[in-house]
Amino acid sequence: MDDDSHRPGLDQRRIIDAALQFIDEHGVQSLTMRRLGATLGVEAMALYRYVPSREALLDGVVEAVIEDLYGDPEVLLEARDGWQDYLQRLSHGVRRIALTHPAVFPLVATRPPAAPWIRPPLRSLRWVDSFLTVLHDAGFRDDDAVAAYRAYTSFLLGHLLLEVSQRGVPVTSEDEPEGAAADDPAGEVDLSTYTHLGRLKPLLEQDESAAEFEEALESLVERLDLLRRHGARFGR
Amino acid sequence: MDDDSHRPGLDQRRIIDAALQFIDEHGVQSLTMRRLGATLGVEAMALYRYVPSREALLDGVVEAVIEDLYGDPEVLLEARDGWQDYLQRLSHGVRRIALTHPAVFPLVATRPPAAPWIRPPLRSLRWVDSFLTVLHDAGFRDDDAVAAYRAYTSFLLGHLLLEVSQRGVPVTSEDEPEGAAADDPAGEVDLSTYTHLGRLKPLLEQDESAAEFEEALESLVERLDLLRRHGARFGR
DNA sequence: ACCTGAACACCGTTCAAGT
DNA sequence: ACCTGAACACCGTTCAAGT
Repeated sequence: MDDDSHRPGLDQRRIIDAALQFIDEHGVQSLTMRRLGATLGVEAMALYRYVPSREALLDGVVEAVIEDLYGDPEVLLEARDGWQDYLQRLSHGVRRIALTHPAVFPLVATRPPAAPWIRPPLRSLRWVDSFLTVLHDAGFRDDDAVAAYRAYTSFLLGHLLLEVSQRGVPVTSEDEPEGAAADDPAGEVDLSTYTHLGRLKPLLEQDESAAEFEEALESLVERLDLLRRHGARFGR
Repeated sequence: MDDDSHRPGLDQRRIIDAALQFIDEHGVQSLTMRRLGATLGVEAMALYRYVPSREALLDGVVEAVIEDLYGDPEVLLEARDGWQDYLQRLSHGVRRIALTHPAVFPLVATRPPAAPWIRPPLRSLRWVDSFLTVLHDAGFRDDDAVAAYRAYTSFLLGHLLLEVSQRGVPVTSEDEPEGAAADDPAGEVDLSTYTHLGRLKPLLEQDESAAEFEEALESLVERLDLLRRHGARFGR
């Protein structure tokens, strides 16, 4: 259909965007330089003029996805209504990204960061600085702000990775006609040998991700507020 | 040295153990069927009699690592001293696994689970049932126990994935002589354009993982205790 | 019964050659 | 300046053939 939206000539940006779209549709595993080239109407070898390697391309995709946060009007305006509001908006912005690109989020979570303290899922100096600035201005001491940053990234990563994984990344292994593996056979295990699993299965299968995200975020913010007001409880 | 501890003939268990050791030493990326075969003194093709595919082998490695928890004397005896004590021991058991096999833990975190509700990092019906049983016996209502299970897995996954990532999985890309990439060049970014990063960098570089893990675990247990005593705050 | 050799259909990546 | 063809050194996986 839109096979000729690809004409305007190659470009690192266009390649990364195409890779992102390809991963959204077919998963990371299916992304090969040859297939991506075909998507752009070009041989694989042409990509290497703009991208040093497949690994670097994946890093570029992760970076582009996080970069999208800057364009999110819900997240902008850093501390519009206090640091709690900022954390809420930032969290929901990252969550929107995770849900929009579920196949990419595991990469956001696990690609080795540029420095050990640039923690996923924020992954960028600009967001880390933004986070620390807001907390600083809200009266957090330096060490408390850093502790809050660590606690916050852990919370966000754990919740979103599990939400995305629970939603089931389409592991469309190319040969499957896009729906063959819909009902996973592993769900059919015999639960009668377990104490409570049989009874709890219906509850376990419910998707309460959104509510749980809100609740965990609320709880984290409360915990950070304690930190702000009283300092680290186990400080040394 | 111990090149001839490999004689006793192939075996699915031996292959998975060898794969685990290989990943611990060289990373997941480096694991190929041919190299793993060489490790076992055999051609790659011989492995396919015991393992259906490389993907299945990785699943087997993840399962084996989680299975190790059953052999951990610190974790056994489920509710020896109450559910809080159980959660503490289980958490530390999983953390020991993560730190022992840092290159495997991202797989534990991101491999698609058998069913959506068998959440990483527990990943096994037996552990899920164990968890729910202990909470049930401690007086948690069914829906609260499930909510606790979800909150707990999120916490554990987020913290351990970031701890392992921060510790820097050796991305020994085979050609690098096992130490060339020790000091990552990306740490040398210019921070002067940021508001607080320059000042906070020393704090950000400190590794407080252990203390933060304890504190976050403590906080989670407190939150779960509220759940147990008063039920879900936002129940519907 | 268990392993191997050879082969197939792919990879990522390099580079001289084309336009 | 930008892309391609051909090639290299690998992959995962299959299967007939060896022992």
